[in-house]
Amino acid sequence: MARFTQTETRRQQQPQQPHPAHTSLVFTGPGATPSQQPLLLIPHQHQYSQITFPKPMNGSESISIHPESGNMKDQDAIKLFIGQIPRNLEEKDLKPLFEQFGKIHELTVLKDRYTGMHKGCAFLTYCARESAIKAQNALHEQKTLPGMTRPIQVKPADSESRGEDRKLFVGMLNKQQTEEDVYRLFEPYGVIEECTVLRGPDGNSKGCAFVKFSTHAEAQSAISALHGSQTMPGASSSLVVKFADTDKERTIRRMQQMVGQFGIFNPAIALPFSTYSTYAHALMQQQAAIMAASHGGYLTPSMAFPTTQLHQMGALSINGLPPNSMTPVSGEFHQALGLSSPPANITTPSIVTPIVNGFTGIPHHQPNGHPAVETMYSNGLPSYSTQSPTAADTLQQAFTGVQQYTAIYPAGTLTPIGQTLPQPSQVIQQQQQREGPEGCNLFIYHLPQEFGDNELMQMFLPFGSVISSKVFMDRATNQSKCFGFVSFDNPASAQAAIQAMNGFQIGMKRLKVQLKRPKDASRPY
DNA sequence: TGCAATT
Repeated sequence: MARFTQTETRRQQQPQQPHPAHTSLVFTGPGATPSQQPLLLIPHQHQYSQITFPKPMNGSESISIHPESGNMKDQDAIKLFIGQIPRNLEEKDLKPLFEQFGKIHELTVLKDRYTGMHKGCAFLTYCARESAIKAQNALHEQKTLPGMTRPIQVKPADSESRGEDRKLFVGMLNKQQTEEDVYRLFEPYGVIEECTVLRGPDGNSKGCAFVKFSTHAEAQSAISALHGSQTMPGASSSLVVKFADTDKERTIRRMQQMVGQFGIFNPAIALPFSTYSTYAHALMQQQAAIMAASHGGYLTPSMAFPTTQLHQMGALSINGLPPNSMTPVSGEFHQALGLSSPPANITTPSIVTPIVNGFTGIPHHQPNGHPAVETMYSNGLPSYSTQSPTAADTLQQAFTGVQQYTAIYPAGTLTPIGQTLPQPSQVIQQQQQREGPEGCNLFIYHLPQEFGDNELMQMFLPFGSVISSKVFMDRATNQSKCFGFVSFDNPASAQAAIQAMNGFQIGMKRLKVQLKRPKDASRPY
């Protein structure tokens, strides 16, 4: 009989995650004693997917210990994911640690595809399958590398298991049910490789779990047998057993990307008490709604949000800027908006407004050989100089920054942000349609003066397909009237946007987001 | 400040 051990699992996409995600039941291998470390059961005979892993763009940056002659790996070799590696350790530094378990076929530190930044994790393949198992047994969660707060992770890479077609989501569990209870429940239907009860930060069960079988067929049989089969005491409806659907994963990934685009990837400017944080919060509310819906109402932070976001959430300001925020937000706002082109209504370099000296927070990337944005501000402009910026000042700077920044990038060119991450397709598409069906059109008031159509669209894209965004301009002055319209292609997106963004605080003002008044009953369409 | 679109 398998034994149970509590270990922590975390998403390997977020290996730098500072918080435990949830506990996981992993059963130890045959012959293991309770005193032995946990062993993730490693499935035999998995065909190798052809997924290619991120490799550094510049080969010079990272020295992969590459397959050489006489360095062939076994057919059943296991690619291991190594997490919680200090970022100053490269392949050559890691090699000795892992070599003691066997000959290394390949060891690659993951680097950010664009920045080349060490991601704090690696892939490791031993020539022999047995070496991987030994390494995992000896190292996984057993040792913390210098400078790290979490123990090293050594486990089969996600690519090794293709878990999604045999991983089940189990909902409507009793919150008292443990990993072992869940295990017992599913045991009759096949070999369980991993059983995880999702838990909140307090350790309390969220009433749902993931169960990974060794085969798709086993997982399917468990669904047939258990889904809806019983109602757990205290649960509001019958047991939910379904494949942990990959769309969800994709949604999360998309979200990660999006939020990455909104600035978390640059920790230096992802500061708390910022407009960004509030916006991220709004985004996460929206994401939570999506996740809750797709999970039959169950939502745990660990499944809904990438861990960097969780980290951020701890520092979120719920209602935006404090009255005297010193936090420069311009850079964040650039990123929060994912600006890709100047607002449609800013066709010439715009009016330069006073900027506080020493203003920082603007992204320092300078693609296209443009001068740093800071230098754009330094030409004898009036300055508030010594005064501390108030929230309003700060915001004004932020928005001025947006305006400036957008102005120096011609339409169609990529901003530093746009360069590093994929753009939502909607951003690229030209605005053709004007108004969506009834219930899809929003009226937004209290927009920042500097917001143009594009900023408006960026702000609402996370909630759905924006088919139109328009800031109303004063024809005489060419100034924004601080209100505008956003149209989605469906009412649900519009409602989601209202939920998340109505009351969203920007500086001293709060956005008012509501359905646009219908023209009249006698609308021709 | 308050619901468009060279109407």
